[in-house]
Order: sequence, then C-alpha cells, then structure tokens
Amino acid sequence: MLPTLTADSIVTSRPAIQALRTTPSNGFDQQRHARSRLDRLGCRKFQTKEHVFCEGDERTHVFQIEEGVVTIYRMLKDGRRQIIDFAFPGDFVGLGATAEHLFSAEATAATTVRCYSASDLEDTARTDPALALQLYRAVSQELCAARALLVAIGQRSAIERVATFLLMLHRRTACDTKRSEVIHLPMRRADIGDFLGLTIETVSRTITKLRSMKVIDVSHGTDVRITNIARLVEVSEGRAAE
Amino acid sequence: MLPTLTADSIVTSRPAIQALRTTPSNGFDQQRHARSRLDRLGCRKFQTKEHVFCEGDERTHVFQIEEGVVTIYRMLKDGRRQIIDFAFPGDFVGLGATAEHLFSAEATAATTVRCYSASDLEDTARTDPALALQLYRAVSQELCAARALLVAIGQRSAIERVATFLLMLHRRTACDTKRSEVIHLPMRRADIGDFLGLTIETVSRTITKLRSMKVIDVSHGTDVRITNIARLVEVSEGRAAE
DNA sequence: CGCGAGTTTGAAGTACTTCAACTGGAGTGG
DNA sequence: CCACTCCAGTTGAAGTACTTCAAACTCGCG
Repeated sequence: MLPTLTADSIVTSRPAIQALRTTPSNGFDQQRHARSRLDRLGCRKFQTKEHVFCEGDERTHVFQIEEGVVTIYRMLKDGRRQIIDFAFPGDFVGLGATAEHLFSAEATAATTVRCYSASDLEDTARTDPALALQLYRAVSQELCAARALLVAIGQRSAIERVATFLLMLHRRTACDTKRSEVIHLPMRRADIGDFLGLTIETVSRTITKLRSMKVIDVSHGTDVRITNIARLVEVSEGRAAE
Repeated sequence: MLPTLTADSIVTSRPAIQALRTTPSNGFDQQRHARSRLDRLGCRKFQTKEHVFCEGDERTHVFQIEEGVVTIYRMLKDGRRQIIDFAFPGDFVGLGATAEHLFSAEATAATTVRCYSASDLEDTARTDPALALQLYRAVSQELCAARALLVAIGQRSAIERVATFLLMLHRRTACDTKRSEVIHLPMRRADIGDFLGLTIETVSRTITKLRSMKVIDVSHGTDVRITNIARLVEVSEGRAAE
C-alpha cells in the first residue's frame, strides 16, 4: 500500500486552480462580460532564464502556466536568492493584492503562459463572486504551499528537506503521468538549493546519500526513480534509521 | 530620516484586513443577507496557551483578533514546532479553502477573538463579490507575510533574522502606539525561536549581541527599545560591519 | 577534440545546536 | 520575612550539520 502524503508535503495539490483551468476559455465572457478582454490576451512563450516579470514591476498581468516551469523568487542585495515556489502547468503566477510584483518570476525551461490582464481580472471579480472565490482559493493554495515549505526549511534537516522535495514533485507530476515512481527534475541543483535553503553541494551530497541508501535511482542527474517510497516518506519525516 | 521598510520585512502591513475591520459590524447583513448569522457569533476569550483551534479540526469558524496575540504553528511528530505567523489585533485566523485546519492556533497572551461561521462566510461570499475580494486580499497578505518569512529563514543568518523580526514587530505596533522606538515582545524566546527557525539559546545570544552592538536596549527581557534603527536595518540586510 | 556549464566529491572552516550550569524574578508557603 | 520552587532567560563549552573553498568529473556541443 502506498503511503499517502498529508499536509506535510511541501506543495499541495491545487484543486482550485484546476477548477479554473477546466473552465472553458469563454466561460467568463458568456457569464456576464461579453466584452471582457480576459481571454483575448492569448499566450506568451519564454525561453529558459527569461523573466516573466521582476520584483518591483507593475502588476499589469496575471499568468497561468500552460507548459514548462517557472520559478518564483526573491533576490537579496548581496546575491542570495530564495525560491519561493515552482509553478507548474495549471498554476497561477502573479496573483496578489499589491500594485507591484513582490517577487520575480523566471522560466527554468521553455515555457508557455496564458496571459490575463490584472485589471480586467480584478474588474470582473468585482462583480463576479465565483471568480473572486476562485482567486481566493488559488491564493489559499499558494499560502498553504508557502507555509509547508516554511516548516520544511525552518525545522527539517537537509536530507529531510530533499526527501520532502522529491515527494512534492512526485505528487504533483504523478497526476500528469501514470508512471508515478519516475520523476523528472526540470530545474538545476542551484534552484533546488535556493528553494530548500541549502547550497548546491549539500543538495548534491544529499541526493548521493539517498542513492546510497537505495531509496532513489538517478539517471542523467535529472531523472529520479523512487525505489522505496515508504522509506523516502520515513526519511522526510525524520524517522529513518540512517 | 527614518529608513523605510520594504517588502523585505517579514510581516507586511495588512490594509485589506483593516478595511474589513473598519466595516461596520452590520455591513454584510444590510447589504444582502439580513438573516445572516455572520455577526451574531460574538466574541470568545482565550487564556494564555489555550488553543483557538488545532491542526485537523474541522474548519467551522474563522476568527479575527480583537485583543492579544495568537501563534499559528505546525507541530511535527517528534516535537519540533514551526510557528508560521503571529496574528495581532485586526488579523484573521483560520481562513483557507480546506475543510480542516492545516495548522494550530494558540493564544500566547490573554486574547479576545471575534468569531465568524466559516460556512456563513463562504455562503455570503458566494453572492457578495466585495466580501469574496476582501477574503482574497486578506489571504494575499498572509501569503506575502509567509513568503517574506521564507526568505528570512532560508537565506538569512541568525542575527539578520532577529533584526528582521524586531523590525517587523516595530512596524506592526508602530501603527498602534506613537512611541515607535519601543516595542513589546508578547511572546517567549521559545516562540521567537520556533518562528525564526532558531533555538532559544541562539535567539538569546543574538539579542545579547544586538545589545552589545548598541542597536537595542532591553528591559525585563520583553521590552525592546531600538536605539539605532538605521543600524538595525543594516544588520537585517546583512550589511553590518559587525 | 577541447571547451564550458553543471555536477560531484573532498577537506577545512564555521555558524548554529546541544548539553549543562547558572541567574533572576514571581508565586507559595512556612 | 525569608526559604522554596518554578519557569524563563542567559551564558559557557563541546559537538555537528552545513557551508566554503577547491579540484575533479561528466556530458553536450562547436
């Protein structure tokens, strides 16, 4: 029997977002805003390392990932970087109540995003409670992901963090592909480090350790096969006999 | 000139919440739900260390702090604890899109909270876009506080974290009282430690260090006077000459 | 091939933790 | 009134998990 992940996992599944995603693209318009430009902005593509937006930019647009991965991060003046979240297909990026973006968003792989006008979204939400509630739920999901990561970084050891991270990725990509025990890491070690509050070297060493514990298998540095998921869950919870 | 705090501060101010707070207590009812029990649940009082709710509890109510301080935290199986947020008067506690609370909430001081029925709130929001948007903004604020803390814990050293924490408290309580350079710590060292991902001892040593650097003055262990706020900001940003 | 970016591995350093002892005030009871 | 405990905080010394610095390795690509 497969161990189930509870709220302990870093990033939770995002039903609210999926709900909006499955709304037909003309759903909003037909409902009350036939002239709304909500869905007319279309999509944009970004290359690896291109920015979707930067901290401090005016929050003119909100994006939803169609394809690829986007890292949300803040850079400190001295170059330290904290990645706050990885956004996968279906996820929103750029939601918030401020006039300016508080974080930067960068594509880690070739990425396609669907664009919405932030002001249109807000205008529509002002009269459409269903949309407003969807925004509320989407942000609630982001909040709970951020808080779960907070617990991981604040309390867990390096190996626990990496195990938790792998389980998070496993959980999110398992929905897409059925070959659930193989996960692809679309980001570099530096990104994982900056996400988990660790250095590149520690991430690398920790992955090596998990390999030597026969919990995972790694090919090409980016493809991880979980060979003992029960054990991986134990490790992530700090009750592994080493 | 007073150095201003940017998004770097751990907990941002919460205009959205203040907005709802200043809504007359019968605002919702008059608008469209004359029979709503939204504002009839009144207030509850909690003693120090009493729980408002626990992780896993059904999310029947949402609370707004009237008086006191509430810690939102998650406890790991082995006893480690991460405090996710401190909720001060005006803040909401218990918002979210899940059926159960994902975190626990405990009063750190004698606390009064205003109670709302979670289902009433949701029902009302379903037809009242203004309320739904307020919920959205309130959660957005919580999200940005959580992410700022994430940056602090993931990237900053002990002294930077403590400095950031003091500035956050300074900023939040400065609104209430004009004597802005004196801040009261309503929580114990253990709480600060579990908030910042540090041990009690490290928090204590770090506060001592800030005192010896003549950046702060401490009386009774709980009252902190910021004697050099410019320097404190420098320290929080990691550009302090030691 | 040889270059470069990313990753792994090793050795030394350090920031924080752990364990333990001491301090000081608040509350209690003799 | 002083001794007593209790709890929170401080301080010290030793330990360790992670970082830093440095070098070697891998792999894709001109």
